[in-house]
Amino acid sequence: MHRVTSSQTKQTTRTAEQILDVAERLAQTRGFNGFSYADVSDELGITKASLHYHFRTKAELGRQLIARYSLVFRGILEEIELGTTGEAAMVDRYVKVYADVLRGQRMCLCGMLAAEYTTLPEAMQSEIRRFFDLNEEWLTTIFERGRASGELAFEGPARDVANLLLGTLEGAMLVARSYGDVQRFEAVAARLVGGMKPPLRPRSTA
Amino acid sequence: MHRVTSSQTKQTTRTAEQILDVAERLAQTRGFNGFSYADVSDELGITKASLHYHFRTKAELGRQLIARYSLVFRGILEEIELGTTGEAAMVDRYVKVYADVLRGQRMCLCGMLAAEYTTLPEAMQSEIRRFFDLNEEWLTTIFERGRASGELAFEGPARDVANLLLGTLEGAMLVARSYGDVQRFEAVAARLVGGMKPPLRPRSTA
DNA sequence: GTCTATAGGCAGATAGAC
DNA sequence: GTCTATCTGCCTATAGAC
Repeated sequence: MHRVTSSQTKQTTRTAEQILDVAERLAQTRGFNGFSYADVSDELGITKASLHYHFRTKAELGRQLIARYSLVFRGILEEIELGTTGEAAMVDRYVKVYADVLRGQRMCLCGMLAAEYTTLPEAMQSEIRRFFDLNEEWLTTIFERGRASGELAFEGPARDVANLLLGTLEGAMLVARSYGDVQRFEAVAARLVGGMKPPLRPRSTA
Repeated sequence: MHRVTSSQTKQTTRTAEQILDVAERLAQTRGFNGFSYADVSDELGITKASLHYHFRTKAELGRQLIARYSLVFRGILEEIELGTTGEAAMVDRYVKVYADVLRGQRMCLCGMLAAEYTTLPEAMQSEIRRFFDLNEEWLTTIFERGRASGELAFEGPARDVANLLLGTLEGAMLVARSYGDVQRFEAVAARLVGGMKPPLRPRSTA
């Protein structure tokens, strides 16, 4: 076990995956500083010592948490890109990913960790930035392509629009969750995205 | 001491104010779960026991932290409203308040606490919502007035635009702080606010 | 109002048996 | 891989002297 298959990702066992699942949910609801090894081990019916066997330190658990999250997210983005027609629809699906996370009573893992940023070990901090970079890159590509095809309309660098959308989704999630109101998030997202669709849409549903 | 002057606000002593100052900065940088009484007392050169004299529990400290923050914020909003000409300029100043917080290496207190929301006592949760409500109300008023005067241009309910701006500022702050990059925040804010200014501005500088 | 002293609990982490 | 047992340290909070 614990054989390194790449520089960042490990060959995890089934128990390790279960630990990550529970820790991920707790981190997304309570924050990384808001749960303990005891919380995770209690829920899985194992001891804290066993947990330390799979993840030597909490910092290491945290780092792998983000690494796995980013990997899954990357897969989702690829699926959206390959399985969707039209950049406007891709953006809609991207927004829906965030809405679904919120519907599950969770925050985006990295939005959550960004709040605790200064208290986290450097290894986790860089993984968080990588996650944001990943989102920024993907969105920038989609926006550039969308403007070229006429599916999307906006002024200035696509990268700026990408940062606006990413920031808005993270913040709107944060606020909406305080009210337990997913609709509040959806209204904000729809307004922002709606402003990027041209009056006459080439190949959209309307 | 500790005489109640209103339902929420207490007549605080000078020491109590100093405690709130330090706790506020720590909460804005590390989160409410990211600092302890020891952190505050060490910095002020007093003991933890003294701290408990001024704030019986950490939950009570937290509640008063938000109450004071909201009070100060309300004063800032009033100052902006009374001391600024034109709703577009008011929005610009509102955004600048957030930018200045970020420049001081801090997050918005309530944006920070919103991330820890589920771990906080109910008294703090309701104070956080009140802060967001305060911002939403003020922005809604400004947007409505701005549209009526022709200073601002947007479609749909002013309240929706208010929620969009609030969410975006909180989220953009969160992300920008992870990069230690205030400009990243300013670019996002400028793009959003820029989209609400009409092509021909009645009384703005341009 | 501030102190010393301490309670009681939980945190992350380790040693070593099975 | 999982366990029991334990360590050390920090946490919030209180009692009571000054």
